[in-house]
Amino acid sequence: MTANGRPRATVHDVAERASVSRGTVSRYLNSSGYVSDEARARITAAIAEVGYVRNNAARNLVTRRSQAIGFVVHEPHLIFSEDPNIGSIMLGTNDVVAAGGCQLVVLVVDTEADAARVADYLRGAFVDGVVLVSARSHDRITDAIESIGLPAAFVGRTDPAVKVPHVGIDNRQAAAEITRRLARSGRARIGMLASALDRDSGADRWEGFAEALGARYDERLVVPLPLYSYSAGVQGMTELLEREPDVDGVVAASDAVAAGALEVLRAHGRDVPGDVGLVGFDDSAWAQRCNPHLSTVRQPARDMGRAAARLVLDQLAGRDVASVTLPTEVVWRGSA
Amino acid sequence: MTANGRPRATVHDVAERASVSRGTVSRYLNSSGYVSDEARARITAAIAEVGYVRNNAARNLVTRRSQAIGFVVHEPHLIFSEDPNIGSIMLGTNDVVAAGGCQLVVLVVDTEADAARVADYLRGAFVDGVVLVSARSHDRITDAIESIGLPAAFVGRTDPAVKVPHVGIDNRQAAAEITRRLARSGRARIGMLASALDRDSGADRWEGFAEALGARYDERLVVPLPLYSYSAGVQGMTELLEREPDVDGVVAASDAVAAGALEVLRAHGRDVPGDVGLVGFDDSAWAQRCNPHLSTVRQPARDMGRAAARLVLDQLAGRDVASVTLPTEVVWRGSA
DNA sequence: TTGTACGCGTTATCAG
DNA sequence: CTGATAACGCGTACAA
Repeated sequence: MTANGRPRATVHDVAERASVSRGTVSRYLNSSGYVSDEARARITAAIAEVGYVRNNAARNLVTRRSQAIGFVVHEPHLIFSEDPNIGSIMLGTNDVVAAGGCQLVVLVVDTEADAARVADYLRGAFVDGVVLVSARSHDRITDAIESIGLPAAFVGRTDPAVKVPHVGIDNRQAAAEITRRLARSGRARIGMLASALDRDSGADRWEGFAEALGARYDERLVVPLPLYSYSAGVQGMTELLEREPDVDGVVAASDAVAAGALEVLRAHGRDVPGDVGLVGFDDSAWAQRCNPHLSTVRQPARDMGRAAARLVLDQLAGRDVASVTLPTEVVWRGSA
Repeated sequence: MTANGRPRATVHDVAERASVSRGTVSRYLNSSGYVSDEARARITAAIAEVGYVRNNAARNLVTRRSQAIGFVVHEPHLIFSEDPNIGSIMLGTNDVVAAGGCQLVVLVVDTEADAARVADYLRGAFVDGVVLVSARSHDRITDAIESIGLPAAFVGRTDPAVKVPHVGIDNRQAAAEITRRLARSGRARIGMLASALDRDSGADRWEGFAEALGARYDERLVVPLPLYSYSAGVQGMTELLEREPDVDGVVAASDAVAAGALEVLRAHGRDVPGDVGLVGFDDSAWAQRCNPHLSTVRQPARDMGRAAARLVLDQLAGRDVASVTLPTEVVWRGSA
């Protein structure tokens, strides 16, 4: 703080220099009116002269507010490279947090030690609220939030056990819809590359798939995958082709998975959409880069981020809040 | 802070409950020795009973340290989706910041208003130091850092005008090397898709390309592009093919650009690497997803993040620091 | 080994 | 409209 040599100027210094009291300077700083034009002018000059900048630590101490909102993202190593939605969610959150005059600070938890440190940070009154992405049910961060009652919102989960509002989409309904349309286009042997069945997003997509197919659902045609990643898609499609060479329709749990599958299909000489129809999920950057472009379901990622931010800002303002489910849209392109 | 009803417990409460003085509790908290076993036990119990958690605002005020390091990223909308290196850099920074017992807080600046707010945040003593990614020369954030003398480090820039250390790679040398190897493989008409010539990374890559080709350099074969993106690659390759249909070698300024170019080449019936050799830059996730895999130059992104973090931690510790240049490695795959 | 008292830089309260 | 003065919660010399 005093890295450049001379110590930081304080309100005290400004007041002295401007020949007014600290109270007046403070009123000036917080534009709470009642400062004469003359005093105002002298203070303005004094601030410039002594190079005053406010010390937030002190301010937070008394106001009990930090004017900062946290954004915690788990498992960033796979998330930033595989899930382009995260970036959009983050930006959406930033939109409304910034509009509310707050600073968004994103906290990455990459290791167990990180989780502990972030939990401490949250507890330490560094942020007034927090939005969380891809959190687990009972990790230390969720626990910390609940124990201190920090205003929070999850995006993309819906564990009813924790009493924190969330914003999500109806994964089940969306998956059912895109599956139905794929089926209606005349496909007979439709399989699914089902990622992350241990997360509710993954489980719901799988359920929607099964629901849409009804009696025609064949468990042999769904291959469970650990991640929403490209390489999972490669692995899964290879497996599916072995199990059922006649497959003519594939629902991938994400666009990245679909992209991986597409590559395998191409390598095996299958034409898409000629021989097999393929659909993804997310409408991420992948979708328009595949050849042919992917039919997929669009997640309103930025809006989800915005909604989550609003959820915590509302709590901060003392308003009642409830979880929200945002609508999705299936976009039909060349792959099916 | 009092969102859950009862007010937060303080050191005072703990001391009272444990029948010791505030000073003793403080010593216990900061493990600065000199606390009897008996007192220690009582304090431990008291902390649990009243649910004490330290208030960092107060602590920072007196210690003049926040134990937090900032990580500011500009233009995140294009960065997180197009440049997978950013995520790795961030994780690398987090590695060493966390090891140093500090919390990494990442600040995204998406708009001009964001820049101003982040500058304020930095000035407000919320962080002890900061690493910056893809900053411009004279934006308000850089200015803020210099004016208050905040320990900082850039990753990936080298504007000699600002006296802040940076960690980078030798873009020029790396570009020259990969261009030379492409040339050596017998290509005669080698073009370049040159992104971001207004940033030093872009300019240096272009210079390296020109240097490697020497007399054979033909300005007509370099098409300048605004971004390191896939769509820039599509646009650039289309343009290049128009200018010179006989092109048989292409140096792309990034893997994303190369991926876009690859798609265009394929659409125009050119075989890669048969008809035209193609190389990228970054060794990002794109490289292994293209078909064929991209030859490219590997950036030690995570290490760059680590080095940058070390740079600011060292400054904090009062040590002298100097910019560092990390070595790159060209990896030879199927595309050339 | 423990307790006391002061200061960190602001904002808030309340007389003037 | 302005100026004292009291918090805010914690670390830390210094005294005991």
